[in-house]
Amino acid sequence: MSAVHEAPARLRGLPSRLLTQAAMHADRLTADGLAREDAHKWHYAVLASLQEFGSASQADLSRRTGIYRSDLVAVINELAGRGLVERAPDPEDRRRNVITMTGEGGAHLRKLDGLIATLQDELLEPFSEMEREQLIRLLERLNDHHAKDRQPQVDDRGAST
Amino acid sequence: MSAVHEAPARLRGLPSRLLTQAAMHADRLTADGLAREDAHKWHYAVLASLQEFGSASQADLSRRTGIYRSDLVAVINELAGRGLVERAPDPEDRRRNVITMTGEGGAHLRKLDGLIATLQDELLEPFSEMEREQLIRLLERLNDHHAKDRQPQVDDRGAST
DNA sequence: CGTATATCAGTCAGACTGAAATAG
DNA sequence: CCTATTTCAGTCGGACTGATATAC
Repeated sequence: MSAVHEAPARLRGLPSRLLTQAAMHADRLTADGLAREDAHKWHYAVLASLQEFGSASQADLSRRTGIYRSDLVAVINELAGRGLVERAPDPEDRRRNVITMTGEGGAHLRKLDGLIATLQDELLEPFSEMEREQLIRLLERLNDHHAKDRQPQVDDRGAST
Repeated sequence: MSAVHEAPARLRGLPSRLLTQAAMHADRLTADGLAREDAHKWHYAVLASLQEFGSASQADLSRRTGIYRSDLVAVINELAGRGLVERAPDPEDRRRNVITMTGEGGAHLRKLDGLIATLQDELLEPFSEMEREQLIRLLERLNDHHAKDRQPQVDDRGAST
């Protein structure tokens, strides 16, 4: 007959748990929102990266966006299939592909920019401007701190001796 | 020849992205830490819930811990296999199992309590006590706000007419 | 040689679904 | 008849690995 089930006190305030839950809400919110426009956060990350730094190899895009090099292949396939980017062999280093954003890609990115802004706003709805900045600062510091342990994305056994 | 690859500005401060990354760090840190003691966060959630509210059905445990009813089956199997809980049919409602924590379970929980505290401390290492509380408050509010949209875990098509 | 790139195939943990069996 | 509980089998997206072919 008990009414509402509440989480145990020891769990309720656990930072790691709060973070996981918050991330799930954020992911769902943005994934659903982007899906309504037939988009995906990976698309946004790649397009934004291309606009900011210009054409780049897939390896560079992977490092900048955090998308795994293997997964990036499929993302570029989709974007190229929609004519939002072009994939061409790099004449200067024939291992590489040069990924370039098209005009359509730019237009799409502008649409996504607006959508993303709306979704972030929905995510942070309960907060004041100051609180939003507080949260962002705290999370940035947290991530920077823990990124140290995780950097070697590329084989990197020390330059010893 | 470019030096360090930095994320695009539009991505760097995105709250949803910061949350996802922070959650990944937190998850890895706690999962690895618990694994070193052959434990798992689900074990902790169940044991803490049992200690706080006493014996309960699996459905209750699922609601309190947030572990899916289906996944909970395996978790209870493991805990019971190690003698940390006991699973017995409920004489008052024969659909239910009553899950009860054993003495060993209590001892294990105390060990996990210490471990979890250490891990949370490691997670929040860069923060002052005040900042930790700030972060926790903000995340709690965020989760409470977005939990509203997600409550109906049990079939709940309105009592219309 | 050793290392970087692009790609493919595949693993793994975790959230979540669907349906069956049983009981209220 | 409808709903709740436990369980099983399975899906799905996302992070991540291993290996290969190719080129620097």
